[in-house]
Amino acid sequence: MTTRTASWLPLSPGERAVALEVLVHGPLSRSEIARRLSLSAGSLTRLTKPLLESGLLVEVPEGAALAEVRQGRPSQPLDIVAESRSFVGFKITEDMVYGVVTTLRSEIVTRYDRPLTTHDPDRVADQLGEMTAELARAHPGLAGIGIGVGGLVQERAVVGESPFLEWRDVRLAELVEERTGLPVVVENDVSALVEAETWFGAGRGLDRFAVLTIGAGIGYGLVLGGTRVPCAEEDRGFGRHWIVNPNGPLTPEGARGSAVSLLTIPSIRYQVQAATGREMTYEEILAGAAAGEPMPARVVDEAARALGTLVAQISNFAMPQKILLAGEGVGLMEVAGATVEETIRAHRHPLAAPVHLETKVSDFHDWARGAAVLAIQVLVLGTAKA
Amino acid sequence: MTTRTASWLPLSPGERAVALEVLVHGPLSRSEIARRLSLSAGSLTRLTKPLLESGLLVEVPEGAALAEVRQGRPSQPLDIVAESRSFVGFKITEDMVYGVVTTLRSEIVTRYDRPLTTHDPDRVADQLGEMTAELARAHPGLAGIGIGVGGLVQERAVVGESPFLEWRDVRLAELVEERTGLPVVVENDVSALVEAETWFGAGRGLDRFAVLTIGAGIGYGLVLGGTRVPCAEEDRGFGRHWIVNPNGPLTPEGARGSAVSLLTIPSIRYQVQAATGREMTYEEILAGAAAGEPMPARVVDEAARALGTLVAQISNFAMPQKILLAGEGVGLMEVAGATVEETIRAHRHPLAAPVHLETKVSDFHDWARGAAVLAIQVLVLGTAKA
DNA sequence: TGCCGTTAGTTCCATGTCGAAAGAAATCTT
DNA sequence: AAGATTTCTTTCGACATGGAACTAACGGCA
Repeated sequence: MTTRTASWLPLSPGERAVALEVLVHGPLSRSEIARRLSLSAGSLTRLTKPLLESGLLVEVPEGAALAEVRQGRPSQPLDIVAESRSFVGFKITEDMVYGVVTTLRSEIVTRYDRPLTTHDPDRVADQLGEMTAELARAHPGLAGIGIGVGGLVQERAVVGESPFLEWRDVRLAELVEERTGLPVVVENDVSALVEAETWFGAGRGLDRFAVLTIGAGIGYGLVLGGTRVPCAEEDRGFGRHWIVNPNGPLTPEGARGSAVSLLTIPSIRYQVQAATGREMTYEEILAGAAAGEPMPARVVDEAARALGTLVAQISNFAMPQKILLAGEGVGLMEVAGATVEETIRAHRHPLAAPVHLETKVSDFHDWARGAAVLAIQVLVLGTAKA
Repeated sequence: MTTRTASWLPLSPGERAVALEVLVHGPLSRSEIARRLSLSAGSLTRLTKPLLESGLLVEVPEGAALAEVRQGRPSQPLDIVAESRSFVGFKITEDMVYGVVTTLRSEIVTRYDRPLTTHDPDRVADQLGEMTAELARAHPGLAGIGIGVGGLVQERAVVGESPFLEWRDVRLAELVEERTGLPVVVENDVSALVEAETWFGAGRGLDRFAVLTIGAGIGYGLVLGGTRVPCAEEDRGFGRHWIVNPNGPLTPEGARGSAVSLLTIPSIRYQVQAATGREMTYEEILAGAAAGEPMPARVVDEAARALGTLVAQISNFAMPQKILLAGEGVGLMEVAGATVEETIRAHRHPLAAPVHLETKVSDFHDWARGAAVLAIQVLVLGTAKA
């Protein structure tokens, strides 16, 4: 627990670029890396040598992967030793802490959750410390901790404001560093998920990429040139003022007809409950809509149209190469995907590039994994700043 | 006319970065450039020397500009010799060719327009050649030509499709190069305007920047990281499928309630004409709205709301640091700017960064100037590719 | 089987860029 | 007039880079 790893510094910028390329884009031969980074073959020999000696990279057997029949000397792929470092990611919700351990490549190795019984900052930090200690037993090589919190996070270290925890200016990174001796990064949960998908998920290798999450609230993130665009409102919840349909429903949260009132799980449940008097779970509503029950079907249909409109607007104005729909509320796509697609088409120029839409139902461990990716980034890039 | 200037190559990447910084950001001292480009003072002495010797940069008297009282050796600002090169920009419309000559810094020096009496590609190229020859008499040092055309332009050289000229696959750059001996860049007019504003206008120095033009049609351009995002539909006209208000008017162009049917000059005139039976010019409609005439006021009000909604959506999803409203149809802002602002606020999170909105009424010479900037870019960057 | 073409990777060196440090220049302060 | 301060220049060592020549490992072909 005192393994304080000060990033894999010292790496020269060139070495770091090579390591990053291999980390994100899987096993690559030296000549392939040379092509991707526009470097000479000679430079690659030079840059990879210290990385191989330090054990961060290994030469892997060509074998399975590329079955192309080419002549000439076979290439020698290099790969990151993903297991050489482990990372912890936590997602804090009102009543639970979800934890994961991941490899360098952000594959989840272990899950470990515990109820959160207090919101006192020191007690929460204690609990995170204990959970880390527990995880460290099975994974001795922990290199860093990432923590995702809903709310405003500053400097990747301080929780400026979190309504559900009732925190203001809690120096969470510091508190957990004291207890674990590991470098800690704290970030807004949506931002963390976006970063994770950019490095290792749907947005890997893309220049422009957007993420829209639907769950208890709406989340949105835009990545340009491989970097997430920061924005002022990101930590206070999106979509309350995205008026999708001025004639839409009025719900407790969000303006009339806003994305929040049309799409979030609580709003959909509220609408069905208000219309039918029945308390139904989100899954029951989706099932009911699929089975043709009138009210669930109407609400789900309206939500699907709203989602299609939103996706089209994002495509039209932000022009991402890909949009990822994530969160607990994207089950909507399975039931009403056709309506969404149709609405997107209606709001797009017929000659415009088709929207590349990817759907990924995510649970709380995916959010925790997103936080772990931040710790990976710190190690790789050598800085906690965004 | 045979001065074929093959860009200001040969410049090293470092020299080019310095030249570009001075070109775009005005007179700068060596130490200031060093700070901006994160280079050492020594490097700046080295990099500026050949630029000064070649006559591209000059040392200018400190004088007027910064009246700060500082001690120490006064700085020695360097400036581009903006007049050392001249550029021609053309904007081709259905019945006119608008021409300008600009300096290296894209200041318009001369305007020269001529009616377009034919759409035959060779005859049009002839006319452009004649106009260039005419302009070259007063400006011997022409270094390049930029041409802006409404329609699809490929490779910055070929007009793939232009409905109003009835062109398909016209190698316009080649035709004009043959006649003038100068390097020629052809680009979609909206794209050219966006590039111009990015380098020398409202978007100067910004990382994320959006342009929305309103005129005969709608134009949109997004600049990220200093580079314009290309998109498939840009050359076929935007906004026909941006449904802003599903209950909006139905006009000859655009889907019901689309940006085109709510905002373009022809659609606004159509709506007023359909409701009142009177043919009114755009200016008359704006004046009428300001004076309280019911129908013009209603149409203008609805347009203002649509514009506000669009701007808010662009802000919400593309997150630019600034949005420029340009074109012949932004007179709307003078009459109904308050409604626009109000609508933007209604569609934005109260804590979100305020939208930085700039309005610039532009005429056809501004479009021609945009085209000239492309020629400047080619000279400076040494490539015609986007 | 052995030669050749091809591609991958290595070694070595010339080149060019960079930053650090020290010095020169130009101005203001005291 | 001396010192402080900032700008700019010069010099020099460090170092990343690309290119050339070379070795390595494979398939194709006679």
